[in-house]
Amino acid sequence: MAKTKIPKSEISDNNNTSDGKKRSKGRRRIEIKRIEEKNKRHVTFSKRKKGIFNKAAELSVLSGAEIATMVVSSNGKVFCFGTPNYDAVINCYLGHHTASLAAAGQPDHRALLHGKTMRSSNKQVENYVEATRHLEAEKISIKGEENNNNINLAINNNNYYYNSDYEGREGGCGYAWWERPIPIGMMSSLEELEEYKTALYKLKHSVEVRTNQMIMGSAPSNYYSSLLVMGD
Amino acid sequence: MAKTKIPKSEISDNNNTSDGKKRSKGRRRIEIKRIEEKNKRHVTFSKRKKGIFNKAAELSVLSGAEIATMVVSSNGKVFCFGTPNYDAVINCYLGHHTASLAAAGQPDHRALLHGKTMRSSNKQVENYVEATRHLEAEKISIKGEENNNNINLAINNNNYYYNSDYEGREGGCGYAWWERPIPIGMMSSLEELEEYKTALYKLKHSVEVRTNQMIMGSAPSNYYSSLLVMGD
DNA sequence: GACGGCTATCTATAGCCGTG
DNA sequence: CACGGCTATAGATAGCCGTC
Repeated sequence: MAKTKIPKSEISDNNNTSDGKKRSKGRRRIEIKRIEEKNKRHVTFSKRKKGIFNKAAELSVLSGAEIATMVVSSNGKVFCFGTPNYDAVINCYLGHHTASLAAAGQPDHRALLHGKTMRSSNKQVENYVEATRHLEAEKISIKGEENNNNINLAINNNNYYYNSDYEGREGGCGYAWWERPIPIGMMSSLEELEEYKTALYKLKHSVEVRTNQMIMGSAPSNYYSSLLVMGD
Repeated sequence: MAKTKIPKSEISDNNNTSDGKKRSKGRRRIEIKRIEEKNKRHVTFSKRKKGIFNKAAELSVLSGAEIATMVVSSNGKVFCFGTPNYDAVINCYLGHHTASLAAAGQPDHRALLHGKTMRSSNKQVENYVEATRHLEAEKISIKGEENNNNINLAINNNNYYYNSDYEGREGGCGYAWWERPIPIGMMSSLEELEEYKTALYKLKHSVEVRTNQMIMGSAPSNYYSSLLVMGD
């Protein structure tokens, strides 16, 4: 249905109703192409990023799947969200400035990777919810371990570039987020970076282990002989 | 508004209209909690996964952001989707069985990691679209390099476990997807696994480089003094 | 500029069926 | 059991405002 439906906004592009009252409220359809207006683009980015993270959390809860999502804004800021059943899947490092990091950064033992504590400000660790997700979930800063049952954690991080006016590089130089030229953080985020490194190393290691297992192991063969493809 | 709206499905849980006609059509609200019924859970998983990947693609196009999403079903199957501007961000390996892999696997030079060719069947590489995303985008198998302009690529992969009836392990033993005990693939997927390893290594390396840069580099300080938090 | 909030719409999808 | 398709509805969000 959505495929052929012609939205009102295309039937009548007139913002005014016949009674002359100025009406431009309500969602309007947009083309899925780069939003040129900077501010609007950022707003959309934030809103949709939030939406995706929400969906990810829901999918995780509903189907028991694990999901990791990583978004890099055109500014180079990195946002991550992961939901293994209890821990964060992916570790991201953040670039907060020294003061606030030192001030707010109580080590958080829930948002971590493999039991390794990740330092993060309380504001950066939020619970992401299921049943009541649309409620004030966002407002609930996780303070204690107790109220953290079957929920999804998220770590959100920023990277900084030398040039804060990085808008110019937008549109991409073809680099993937992890090979970006110079995402530079403060000294204070060095620890996180180190943890990230460690995390990646462990990831790599686990893959190596798997590889070995695979070599040694038997072949399961044809469970699901047909692959589920992207556009399924 | 969505916060307080009471859906019809909760106002009247009656599937029948007053005229006795059996009606149970239309979307009904569901609680965001694990779906116990196996089949329903799988369907939801597929549908929502598709939805998230779509959203990811849109976000990428709209805001010029890069995004990588990785989903691991409760069966242990891995699905990845990434949208740097032209290449896939994340490399996933797949467990196809030998025959089909050998048969269908024309090396695809678009879906790759760092220019390294990743072998994959055509059916595994699909373009993911923007403007016409709701159209037959899914049906368009990318055949040639030409018609692949500003679109997002996706690689979708499966892992196999020793026991195809892996349902029993669902619910999680607390492992993150990448430290799962024994995701075992066929011999034929060994290459992909190796590529994955390589990718991870490069990722790690790039982080190390960054770290060094950071140590040497200047501090950008307070571009965005306030972090964008998860629940923004 | 970055958000928070509001509202009217636009979209994603839950529940069902029909197929293979 | 895995999907493709359909329909009606639940949910996400574009455009705008008011604040900071």
